[in-house]
Amino acid sequence: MEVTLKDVAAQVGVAPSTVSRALNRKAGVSERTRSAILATAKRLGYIPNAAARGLARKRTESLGFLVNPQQLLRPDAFYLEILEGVEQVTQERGYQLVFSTENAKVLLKAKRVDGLILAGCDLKQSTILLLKRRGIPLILVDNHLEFDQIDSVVIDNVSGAYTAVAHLAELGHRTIGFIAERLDDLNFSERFEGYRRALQAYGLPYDQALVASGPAELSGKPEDATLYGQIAMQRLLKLKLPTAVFAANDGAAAGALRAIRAAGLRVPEELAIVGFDDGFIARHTEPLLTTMRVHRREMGQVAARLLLERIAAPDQPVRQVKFSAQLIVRASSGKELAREVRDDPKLSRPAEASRTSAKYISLGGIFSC
Amino acid sequence: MEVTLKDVAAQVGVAPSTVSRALNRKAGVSERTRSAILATAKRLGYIPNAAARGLARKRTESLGFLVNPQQLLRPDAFYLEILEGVEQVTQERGYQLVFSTENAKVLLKAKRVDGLILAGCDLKQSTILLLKRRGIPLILVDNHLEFDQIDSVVIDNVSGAYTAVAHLAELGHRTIGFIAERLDDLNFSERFEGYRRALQAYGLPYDQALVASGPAELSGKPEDATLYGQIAMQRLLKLKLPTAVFAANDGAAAGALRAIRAAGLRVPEELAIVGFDDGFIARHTEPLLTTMRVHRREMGQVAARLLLERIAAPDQPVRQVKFSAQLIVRASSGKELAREVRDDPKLSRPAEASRTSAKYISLGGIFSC
DNA sequence: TTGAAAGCGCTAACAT
DNA sequence: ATGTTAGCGCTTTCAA
Repeated sequence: MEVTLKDVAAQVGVAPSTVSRALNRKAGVSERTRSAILATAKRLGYIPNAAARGLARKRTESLGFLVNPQQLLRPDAFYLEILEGVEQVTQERGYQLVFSTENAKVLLKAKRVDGLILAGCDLKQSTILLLKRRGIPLILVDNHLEFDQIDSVVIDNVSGAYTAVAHLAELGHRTIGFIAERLDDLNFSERFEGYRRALQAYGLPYDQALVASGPAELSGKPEDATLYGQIAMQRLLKLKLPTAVFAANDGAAAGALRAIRAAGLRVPEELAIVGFDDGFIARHTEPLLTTMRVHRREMGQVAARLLLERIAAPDQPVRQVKFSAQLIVRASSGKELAREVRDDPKLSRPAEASRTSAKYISLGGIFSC
Repeated sequence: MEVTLKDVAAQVGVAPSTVSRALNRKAGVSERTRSAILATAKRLGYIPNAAARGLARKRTESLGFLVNPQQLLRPDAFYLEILEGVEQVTQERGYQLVFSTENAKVLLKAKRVDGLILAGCDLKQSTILLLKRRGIPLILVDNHLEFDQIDSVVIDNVSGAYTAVAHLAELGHRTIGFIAERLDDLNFSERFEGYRRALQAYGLPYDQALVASGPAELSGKPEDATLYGQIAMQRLLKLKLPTAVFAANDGAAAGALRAIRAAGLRVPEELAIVGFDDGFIARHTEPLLTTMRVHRREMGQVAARLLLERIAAPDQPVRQVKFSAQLIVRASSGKELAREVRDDPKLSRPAEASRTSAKYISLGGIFSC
């Protein structure tokens, strides 16, 4: 049989409750007994029984991680890296990490965890709200709800996209296109917004012919991001030829590169391109992709910490942590354009580029982790 | 407060034990009371408390999934797809899936699960043996131990590689190279073995100059598989020019394609190539990659089932389920070589190509799931 | 077929 | 500082 707390108590010659106190570092145990208890516990190879502890404490000491299965298999392993960050924190805090793809029986799962990390913006809103109504501590990662106050960890898409487009503008580009596999995605629409703001800031006109996305009907396979990017780029090239393109993510950028190559254009000489995410693929395109780095691992860590804090203090105000993306310049955006293009008077610089340097921005002021 | 079994009992007007029996479909409850209990349980929204159940039953109703963090982030999402298969089965059976990367505190984790799925061959053998000695039900996926009898689910690498190389031989190739990011990997060494057997079967001489692998020192980053494949191919090209190459996995094949392109050779006309895994990348190389498909999802499902069976019957004989890989022909292996090459008398066909059609092969006979 | 009772291993309130 | 006691919510003998 397994070694129980009772066994340890018997060995040391104290009551079980004393052992419990000692093991949980609670006050009210003399240094002498505590060390004796710790020693014998170790010697006996005592490992606490999680079920019993959970039952007594009315907690499970475990966090759930819920993700849309489609998203999970994204080739860039986006949510995996988030998961890794989460795992690290749960590990440190002695919590279990219960993994689940978004299928039925959510509530059943939910009962078995102290809190739930909901990753990605493809989770059904009804699911989220159902969980919220049940009073289960929640945190959204790479997602947020407009009106329902739930803690969240998100990417600063608007300023990230702004930075990407500003980078192109600074290089001298004046006709900058935007492509995305689709536009009805939370992240992508925010990145589109950042694109527009940057155009505005640099005095470049918005031209709808410079914006394209993939087919309306989604295949559902996330790995088709590339294909959709390719189609979007083909469409864009038919409408108008930009000198640069900002793609809403790396997958789309990779697809775009194919379309561009098929069209016989050189990158970055004839067409520069910037992606978003800095996933695996960005270091494997030809040429290497300039992109906005998203700190996935850190997002996962922060999400886990926020959730644990929420569990500890359920009534604290709702928080949002926004991670800024970081410009990673590689070959695909190329060098400056020729002088004659750059010095065109129509290309004005913004008074002040709004580059967020703060890593964390909370809804109600500065937040630091 | 949560609805408990006691509440249901009180509502129906029976004893808690009866409710327990009814809910667990145990014999000895009249149809009348059972349906009454089920109805009120549903009406009250009763969800059993996992901790209490676990404590009483001395089981946790949860399985652990352990994977090397390096491997987890492989860009081809190999273990993720296995994880997905596992998740599906645990979900169906009402088990929790506890996720963990291979870090310390394994035993602590282990105590909280009924059994452990160990994915990948990069887990420390000492860890595996430690867990085994503790008597924790285990199953290895994409890994197996030579002498220590532990249930496992593996890929039939030898015959898979054989099939891949046979495919090239059938196309008329006579100088077929082999590359791998490294050779000290369980899977890769078995694939090398299959390569050699196919050469033998087709009467092609083994030539060490046709075999190359990446640098001995590993970077540790799994995403460098591509880079290592590239280096391996560069090395191979320096030694001897084959007309075809079998790469031990798709990542290496993708790297090889780069090296081949850099060398100015056309694929498949001048150099044909076949990979292994049929991961994401295989559908994203230029040209598309002929490869051996590995049924990752199914491997995960079978692993979970086997583990649950092992938990239910700890003393049954050890089993190994071997999944055969499936040849997926795409552009990179090309069409048949020209007739004059093909009809060379030195190219003899094997009497009988040993293609496994059986999907499952167990250690002790045919096994079917 | 059903109920009563004990107990799984731990925690926490109350005593001392 | 430590012990005693009473559960946490469920399962499982053992009786009836």
